[in-house]
Formats: sequence, structure tokens, C-alpha cells
Amino acid sequence: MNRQNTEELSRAEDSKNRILLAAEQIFSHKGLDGARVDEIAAKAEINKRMIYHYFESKENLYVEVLRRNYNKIYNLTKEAIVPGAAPQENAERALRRYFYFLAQDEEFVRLVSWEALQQGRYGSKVLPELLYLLQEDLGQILREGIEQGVFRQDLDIRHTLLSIHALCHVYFNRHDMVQPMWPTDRMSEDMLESRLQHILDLVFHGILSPTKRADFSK
Amino acid sequence: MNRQNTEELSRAEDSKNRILLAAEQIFSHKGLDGARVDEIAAKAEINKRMIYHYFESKENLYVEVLRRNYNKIYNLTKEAIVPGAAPQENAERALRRYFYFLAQDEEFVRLVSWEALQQGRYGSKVLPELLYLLQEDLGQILREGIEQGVFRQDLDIRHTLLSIHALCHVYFNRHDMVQPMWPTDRMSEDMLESRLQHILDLVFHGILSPTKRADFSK
Amino acid sequence: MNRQNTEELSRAEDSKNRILLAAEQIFSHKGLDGARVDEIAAKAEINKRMIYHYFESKENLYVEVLRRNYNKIYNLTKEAIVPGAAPQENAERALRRYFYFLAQDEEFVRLVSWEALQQGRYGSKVLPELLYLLQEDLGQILREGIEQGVFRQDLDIRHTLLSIHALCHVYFNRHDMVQPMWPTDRMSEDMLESRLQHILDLVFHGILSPTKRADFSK
Amino acid sequence: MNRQNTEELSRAEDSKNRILLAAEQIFSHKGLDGARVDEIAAKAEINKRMIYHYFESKENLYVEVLRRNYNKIYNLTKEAIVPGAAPQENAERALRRYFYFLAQDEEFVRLVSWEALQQGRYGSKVLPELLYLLQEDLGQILREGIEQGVFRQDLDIRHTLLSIHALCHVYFNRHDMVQPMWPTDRMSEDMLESRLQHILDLVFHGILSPTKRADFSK
DNA sequence: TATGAATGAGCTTTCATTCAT
DNA sequence: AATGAATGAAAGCTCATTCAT
Repeated sequence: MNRQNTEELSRAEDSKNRILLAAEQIFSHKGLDGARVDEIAAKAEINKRMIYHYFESKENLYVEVLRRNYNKIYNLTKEAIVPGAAPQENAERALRRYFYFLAQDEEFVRLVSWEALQQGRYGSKVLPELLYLLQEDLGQILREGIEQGVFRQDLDIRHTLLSIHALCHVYFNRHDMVQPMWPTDRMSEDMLESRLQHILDLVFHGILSPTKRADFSK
Repeated sequence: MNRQNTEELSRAEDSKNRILLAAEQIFSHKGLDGARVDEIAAKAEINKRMIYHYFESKENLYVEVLRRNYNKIYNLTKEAIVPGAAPQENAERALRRYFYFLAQDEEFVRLVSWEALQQGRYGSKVLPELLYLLQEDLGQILREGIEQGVFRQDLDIRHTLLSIHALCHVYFNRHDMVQPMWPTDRMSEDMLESRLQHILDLVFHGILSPTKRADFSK
Repeated sequence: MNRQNTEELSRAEDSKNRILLAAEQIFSHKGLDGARVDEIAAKAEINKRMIYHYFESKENLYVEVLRRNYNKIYNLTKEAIVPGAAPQENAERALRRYFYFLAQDEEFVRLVSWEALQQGRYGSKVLPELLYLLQEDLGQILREGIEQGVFRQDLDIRHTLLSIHALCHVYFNRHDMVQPMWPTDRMSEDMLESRLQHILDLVFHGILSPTKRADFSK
Repeated sequence: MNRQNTEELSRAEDSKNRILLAAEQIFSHKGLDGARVDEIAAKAEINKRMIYHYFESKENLYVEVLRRNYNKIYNLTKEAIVPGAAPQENAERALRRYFYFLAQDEEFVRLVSWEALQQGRYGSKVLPELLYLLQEDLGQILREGIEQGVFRQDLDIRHTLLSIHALCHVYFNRHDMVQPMWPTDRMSEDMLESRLQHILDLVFHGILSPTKRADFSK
């Protein structure tokens, strides 16, 4: 009985998962309005009815997909911070981790972007966590760096966080711009690393404290 | 007869314009799939039938809106370049102009973003112009700066252009992130200027050539 | 222009009417849940879409049908009352009128019955008018009759009204009981008149005041 | 093994009963079309599948519920007839019994009404029994009364039976009319008794033979 | 006997598009 | 040039019913 229950449960759990996975792909590519429930059902290889059984509505399924995705970054940067390490080192580690997380999961990037355009109507319940992450973890690194005199004293932390976010996302986001700019495969190891290096370059040599640089006469 | 024709024509022009304006607003806020032809007709205060008369289909109207918007930046940065002026000065002028152009026309920003997510399916015919602008005009400034030794010799122009784009757009794009980060009105003069200053800071002190800065030991 | 408008309007009005008529028939026979929008559209010889254009939802169409039907009895009994005439005469006239109104419009009877079973969920907004009619008009006759000593002093007006309603409706309502009880056509002139006579008999000789009858020892 | 079988059987009986009870409630409130199999299963606290196991289909379950209900009145009035008692006394006893039977089991009333509206499509197999009851038992009393000269010679038995039925049912049927007419609880002891008294009054003083009343000049 | 998961057919509703004037 | 009315195709969603265990 117990085993049977377990089996049953796992079958249901499996179906739910297949739906979520299919939905994730389709929502991330076509958005909420562009996605078709039939298409999701077909991709999940399940009867459309089950989608409503498990998620009640298309909109709700979308929110669930969002929630699942936002959860992915919960523990992402936390681990990146090594207490006692140099702020610059911590920052680079966190940034690199963030960048490669996005590289690994373009669907996440796209979902976040759809949400942004839809004015966060659906994800607003789950978005704050993303901001929390950026502001608390990455922000913490920046604050420490400023205190220790490694980063510029006049650094605007919030703008900097937004900029880091932008510099990473744009590469995965703006498919349409990136593709025509480079002949190489956008997602090749080399290309990724070169983009990350550019970001680190840009970010650090903009945020390094004046004492680290002799001439800061703008 | 002639006068009547003129009147008719101008009335027609007017109708067409009202449709385009209404469409622009609605498409920019809801995307192609989210927009409703009825809504556009209502906003344009015109009979729905006229939309098909003038534009043949919803999709076509969308492309027309895109084209109109991409045209806006044709002459944007060209004027920003003052031949003979210092590259840094030219770059700042162009960047400022670009940033305030976006600030003035958020609908443009949003339309471009929708397009990006839709994999440039509709705007692909018109997008190249945007890239042209960035690569030719702003890119030209960067190239000159490198040649003149003002900007770093190892600067990746393409990445830099993409980054500038990202740093500007993100502020108008990610409504959902920006709003909760600052208490002040996102579009107030002060906030806009502070964002622009941050971008200039970040960009320049990352791209200035090593000779301009004493210590560039990365 | 004006004529065109009139024509257009009447065409729309006509469509709306066709929908209402078709809906009335189908709702009255199958109820709200049993009715199919497709069936209504087919019967109205109109595109299903128009139903939603004019009535917004199936439920709303149902309410509209109810309203239309309840309106039918607005002026029904009012005209039956001849001021100054004997209460018994007025009552008979009103009752006869009511009975033949139901006979003429079985759909009305059925709609009212569906509503009753659905606990007046949809018609509750419109039902009060029906009650008003019974209580004000027919009730007025009864009150006068009591005052004039023609009807029993202890007559419960509300119960009597309810009973009159029941005695009339049951004949058109309980198709399933009536049909097997009589060999003749339920709706033939003779049958209708015999039913009405029975009702009048039952009602009057129950409500006539004791002074009109020698022995009222129950 | 035997005991287990017994247990299984009684458990089965119990399940069947729970289903029937739940179905009765839901069908009586929402009708065949309005009822949901899921809802019935939930109310019966049983797996939906069992409904099909025991009853094969929703429609079949409905018929079973009807049959069960119609059976309730089998022996209802039979016992009411006391041979040799005065017809009026017997009639009153039967009528009272019928009225309070309905009062006790409103679900029965509602089911009968749904059936009537659905043109007796499903109950036609079981309805005759109800008619039998009325015509045989109550009808018998009326016939005796006429023979004995207690009831009017010109009394139409069938119409009278139909009327009695209507006068009783309407009170439990037309929830929507009754509720707004009285401030008191519709089902309170006082209200029920007052309704019954009204019916008896109405019925008897309409059907009592002329010899029992001094003046029957219609 | 009992169950959780699944299904297909069909429902209400929506939408871009076209007809008739 | 302009409009109100109408449409077909397809969307989201629901339901009675059955499968697998």
C-alpha cells in the first residue's frame, strides 16, 4: 500500500514535472500570451485536462513556472561569498557565478525578460526574492569593499547592481543583436569567457577605488 | 474636387496616424500577442475595419510600428559627433544623447525589447539599422579613441557597444526592478541624471586607456 | 445616413431578437445547464460570436430572457380590475386572464419553474416584480372582497395568492402528470376551460364569506 | 472467508448508500445537468470510480435516485385510510400525511419537480407509481365521499387530485416565492401548520357537497 | 472493493478578419 | 473613406468516463 502510494505519487509528480518543464520552454520562448495550452500539453505528452487538474489555469501555470525559476537563484550567490576573502575576489567570484548561471539557463533569462515587459504583473509575488539576492548578497560584497577602501567611496550600490545585472543579461537576452555582431557561436566557451572578461574589466575598472588607481581625474 | 481630394487625403493620413499611435502604445505595453485589434481601434477612435484597410493585418501594423520607431534613431547620434573633438567628449555626447532619447521614448525601448524576445521575427527587417547606428557611429568614436590612444588598446568594441546599450536600456526596461529599488520617481530629472552619471562613470573608467590612469594592474 | 442607421439598427435589433427568441425556447425546455450555446446560435441562425457580442455570456443571456418574460405580466392583471365591480367578478376576471396567459405562453411557465428550482439564483433580480403583481393587483382584489364582507374575514391573503398561483401553474407545469391522466389533448379548448372552471370552483367556494354560505361549520 | 465476504458486502452496501444519499442531495438541488459527478463523489467521500462501478453512468444513478424516492410514498397514504371512517376524516388524514411527508423530505419534492421540467424523460419508468398512489388511494377516498353524498356530485376527481398535489407542493417548491412573502422561517412548525390549515380550508369548502352547505348557488 | 491518474469529446468564450452598405 | 454587423477558426476550460494497479 505504501509502495503503491509512493509509486502513484511519483507518477503524479512526474506528470506535474513534465508539464512544468514543457511550460517553461514554451512560455520562455513565446510568452504568456503567445503560448498555447495545447502546445504545452503536446510537449508534455499529457492530456490537456491534467494541466487544469494540477494548475487550475494557464495563468497559474505560468506563475508556477516563474516561481520555480526564481527559486533557482536562491542559493546561487550565497555560496560565492568567502568570508575574509578580498572584496574584489568575492565580487568576481559572485559575478562569474551569476554569469554562468544565466549562460546555463537561458530559459530563466527569457522568462525574467517577459515578466519585465509585462510589468511584473505575474511575477511580482516572486520577484522580490531576486532583488533581495542581488541587494543582500552582491550588495554586501560591494558595501564591504567600500568600507575597506577597495571600491570607490562614491559608488552608488544600487546603480551598480542594476548595471551588473544588465551587463550579464544583455548577452543572453538580445539574441537578435548579439548573433549578427559575431560570426562565432554565441554560446561557445570562448565567446562566453570573452564576454565575462569584458564585463569584469568594465565593472572593476570603474569601481576600483581611486587609491588603487593613481589618476582618477575624470 | 481637388480640394476635396486633399481633404480626404489629409483625413486619411490623419486616420493612419491615429492608428499607428494607438498601436504603438498598445503594442509597446502588451506585445504583439497581448494586443487586441479592438483595443487599438477603440484607442484610435476609428472603425476597426480601417486598420485592415490601411495595414492589411495586425502583424503588418506591428511591423509598420516597428519601422516607424527604428527610423527615429536614424539621425540620432550622427549629429552628436563633432569632428575634431576629443573622443571622450564625443563619446559622452553620443551616450548622453542616446540615454535621453530612450528616456523620452520609453515606448521605443519596450518595442525593441518585445522584438528581442520574439527573436526578432518581425523586426529583423528593420533591426539592422539600429545595429548600424551603434556600430557605425558610436563604434566610430570608439575606434578613433583607440587610435588616438585615449581608449584602451585591448578594448573590444563590439562588447563595449553591447554593454553601453545594456546600461542605458536596463533602466527603462526593467521597470519591475528599478521601481522597488528607489523611492523617488524613476523618471524624475534627478534620477535620470544620476543614472546617466553612473553609466558614464562606469564606462569611462573602464575604457580609459592605461596611459590615462597610473595603475591598471588588474 | 439616417436611413442607413435605422436600417443597421433594425438589423442588429433583429439579430438580438432572434437570439432572444431562440434562447427562450431552448432555455425553457432544457434549463440553463442543459442548454447549449451552439444550439441557440443554430436556432437563431446566427454566428455564435454574436451571442457574446450582444449578451456577453450564456448566463447573461439567460437573465435577459428571464427579464423579458417577467415583463410580460406587468400589465396583465392591472387591466383586469374594473373599479366598482363586484370583488368576486374582478377576481374571476383576473384569474381567468392569468390562467389563459399561462396557457398561451407555456415557455413562460417553464422558465419560471426552472428558476424556482435553481433557487431563483438568476431571476432574483427580476422576480420581485412578479410577486409585486400578485400581491398588489390580485391581493388588492382579495382585500377589497374581505372589506366588503364578500370573502371570508379570516382569509390568509398570502396563502391564497400562492394557492391560486399553484392551481394555475400546475396544469402547464406538470406535463408529466397531466398527460397520462386525461386521454384528451391537454391544451384543447375544452380541457383548458374545464380546468379553469375547476379552479374557480375550488377557489371561490373556499373563500366565499360565511354569510354567503349558510353552514360553515368546519 | 465467509465473514470477510459479509464484511465486504456490507461495506459495499454502505458505499452504495453513501453515493445514493449524496447524489440525492446534489441532484435535488442542481438537477441532472447541473450536478457534477465529482461533487457527488466528494460528498459521498468515495472514489469517483465507484460510482461507475455501482451505477454505470451518471444518468443511471439519477434514475436510481428517482426510483428510491418514488418508493418512499408507496405505503404512505395506504395507512391513512381507516375503513369505515368518514370520507372527510380520511381525506384530511391522507392530505395531512402527504403534506408532512413533503415537509419532511424536500429533496423528494425537488426531484419530482426537476423530473417534471425534463418532461419525465428519466422518471417516466417510475412516475406511474406516484400517480397510482394519488389516483388509487386519495382518489378512492374522494370516490367514496361522492358516493356517500359527502362530497359534491359534480366533483372532477382528477382535477381535484392535481389541485391537492399543487397546493401541497407549491409551498416546498417555490422557495423563491415563499421566502420573500413571509418573514418567518418557512419550515417552522407554525408556518407549516398554517399552510396545511389553509389547504384544508380551501379544499374542503370547495368540495363539500351542497347538502352539507346551505347555499351553494354558484 | 477500491483508488489516483488520465482521457476525449465537447463546452463556453475569444479573436482576427470580412461582408454589405 | 468609413462603418456596424457578422463570421470561422481556434483558444481556454470542463466533464463524464476509463485505465492501471
